Amino acid sequence: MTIAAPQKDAYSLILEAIDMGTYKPGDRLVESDLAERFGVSRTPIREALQRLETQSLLTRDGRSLIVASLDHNQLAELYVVRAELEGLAANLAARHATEEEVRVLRDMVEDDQKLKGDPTAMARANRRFHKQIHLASHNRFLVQQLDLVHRSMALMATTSLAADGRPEDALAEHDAIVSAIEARDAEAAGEALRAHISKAFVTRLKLDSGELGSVS
Amino acid sequence: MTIAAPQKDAYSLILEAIDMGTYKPGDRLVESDLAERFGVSRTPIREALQRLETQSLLTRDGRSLIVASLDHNQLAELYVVRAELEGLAANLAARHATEEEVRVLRDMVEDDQKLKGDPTAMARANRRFHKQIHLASHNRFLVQQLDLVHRSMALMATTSLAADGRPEDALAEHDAIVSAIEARDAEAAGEALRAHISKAFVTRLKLDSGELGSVS
DNA sequence: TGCCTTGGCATTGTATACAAATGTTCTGGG
DNA sequence: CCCAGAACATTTGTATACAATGCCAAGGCA
Repeated sequence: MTIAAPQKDAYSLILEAIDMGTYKPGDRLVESDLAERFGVSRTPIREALQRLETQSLLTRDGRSLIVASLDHNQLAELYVVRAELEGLAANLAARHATEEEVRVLRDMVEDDQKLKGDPTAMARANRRFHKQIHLASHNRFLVQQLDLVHRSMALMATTSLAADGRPEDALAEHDAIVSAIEARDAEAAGEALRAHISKAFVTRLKLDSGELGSVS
Repeated sequence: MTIAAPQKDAYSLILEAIDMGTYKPGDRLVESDLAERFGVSRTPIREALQRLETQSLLTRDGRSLIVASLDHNQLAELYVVRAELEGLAANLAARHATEEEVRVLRDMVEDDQKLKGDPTAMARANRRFHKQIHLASHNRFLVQQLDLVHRSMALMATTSLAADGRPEDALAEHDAIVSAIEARDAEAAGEALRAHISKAFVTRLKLDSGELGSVS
């Protein structure tokens, strides 16, 4: 028996399109265009757009919706909040994760060593790793808040894993985080994750400043 | 020239109804009922409901939407996240608030002394106080996240300010928080706000356990 | 030549009609 | 008397038609 294709809803489809870069920050989203593109009527499209707007992935420009963009300040603000929440997640994970969950984290760190060459796979694995820590916190609100944070990160063009040598560093940091969780050292785990995010932020800033289109 | 009544949208109307307790946790929200009640068609109602659902104020029960309810665990989870985020806000406020913003906070603490007798006014003043701290952090993402947290708190029937002696304690704690911000002591401010939330949580737990409908 | 006005057009906001799905009640058989 | 099944009613999901609003361009007037 064949399982029907998951038949994603409009929300997921649009979100995916933003994730893939089909729609870039600043692009205008026209309801009728999207409706035609996805083969549904405007009604479900509108509902999806409103959801994305409440999550700040879209923003209003006059009457129409455009993909939100992050200026330098907003980027900094986002990373501050992310560091705090991810740190909290690691702290809670150290205290509340089951042995099995910790084991999964450890396995991930081992397995991801093999992906160092493939940036796309690395990025996906990285997301799964962080998600697993979120879940291990056993705090549903925190998971939800972190989901929001990560969704906003879709507005950034590139992953910080694109930087030279960053995959190696990131994996070493992941290892340190998992070690702290294994030791059930909540403080150390939180601190390790905060440091991890901080380094990712530094990397991103370097990437952004080094990009083409220099300052006059 | 008369200004037309603000003409709130469906989203605000439903949110307000939940806030006022018109719809209580567990209540089912039927689109056509709401449409008739607010004198609009189902379309804007649906959009409002979807927004509320993405904010977890509504949840699905089968196919229909009901007002979300917080069990004991979720309450605890919410307070953990709230303490962390509010603490971060106070920390940032101590560092980034303008002199004028600090002054507003100080004035609020002074003025709110007069409201101790009126629980409703106290609750409103309390919200404004916390909101002012959020804004003083000058971090838009943080403000947004805290908005979400506070919206979820609408699902709790009573405010912790309803407890005997709580208004006095709360005001003293507010004073301590503002003092730390005035001194630009970020660590102390964050800690003071975390302690404030922690005490509010303790109060709430006592309130909840003391309610009618005892344990057989 | 430049600015303001006006008209048309594109796009969003709202309502309504229709289809699909789920829960409910009534009836008949065991 | 209880259970099963089917018809029915209620409610959500989707499409489409219509209204209203804001934007842009073209033309006229200063």
